[in-house]
Formats: sequence, C-alpha cells, structure tokens
Amino acid sequence: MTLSFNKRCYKLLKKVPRGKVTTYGAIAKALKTKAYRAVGNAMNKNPFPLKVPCHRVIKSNGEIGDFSLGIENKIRILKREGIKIKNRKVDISKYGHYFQNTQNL
DNA sequence: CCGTTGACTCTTT
DNA sequence: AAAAGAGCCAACG
Repeated sequence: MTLSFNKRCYKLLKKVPRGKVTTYGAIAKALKTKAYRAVGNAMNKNPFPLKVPCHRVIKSNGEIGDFSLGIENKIRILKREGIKIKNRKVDISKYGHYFQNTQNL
C-alpha cells in the first residue's frame, strides 16, 4: 500500500466507463473504507479534473453534487457523454457503475 | 495530538 | 418533500 488515499480514488475512478457514473459512497466502499467525505476531498484536490473522470462522481441520491469547475460545467460534460440529466439529477439505477475486484489498487 | 472542515450518506422528524 | 441530526474519515494547522 504505497499509494495515497487520493491516488487510490483516482485509479478506481478511471475504471468508470464513459457514459456511466458512480457515487462517493461506492468509491469509499470499493476502497474498503467509509470515508465518503474524504473521497470528496480527494476529488476536490484532483490535479486534473478532466483527465481523471471526477465529473462522473455524483451523490448517492442521484443529485449532481459539486464540481471544482462548477456544477453547470459538470452537468454539461455528463450530457456530452450521453447521460440524461433530469432536473439536476441522474438516474443511478440506469447509469450507475458497479466496481469489481477492487483489491490491490 | 486535537479540533475543524468537507464535491457525503443515512436515518429521523 | 424538506430539513435536521448523527456518523464517517483523510487532510491540515
């Protein structure tokens, strides 16, 4: 375990395919922790917001959440990736991504 | 080491 | 539906 907490977040995040989204809680769980908020912090400090798909991370209730470059921008990007957004919300049951084999990240 | 903060989440009003 | 409370944990000063 040499990677820092945020690096693990980014690495895991890169597994989310285009057109799909995940949640802070899902990432935390995949990392075997309950640090939902720490995940958010990691995203906030994300060095390259577009290189790492942090825009594909939303809240567990389907709301967009927040974004360092602005929520509107985040919504725009998601739409561009083919995700339909209804009234500031995403249908997770339709676009949600399930992580697998999160060991050894 | 302790207290605060935060792109969170779940439960209870 | 909307708000409030409690719980979680890494990072920072």
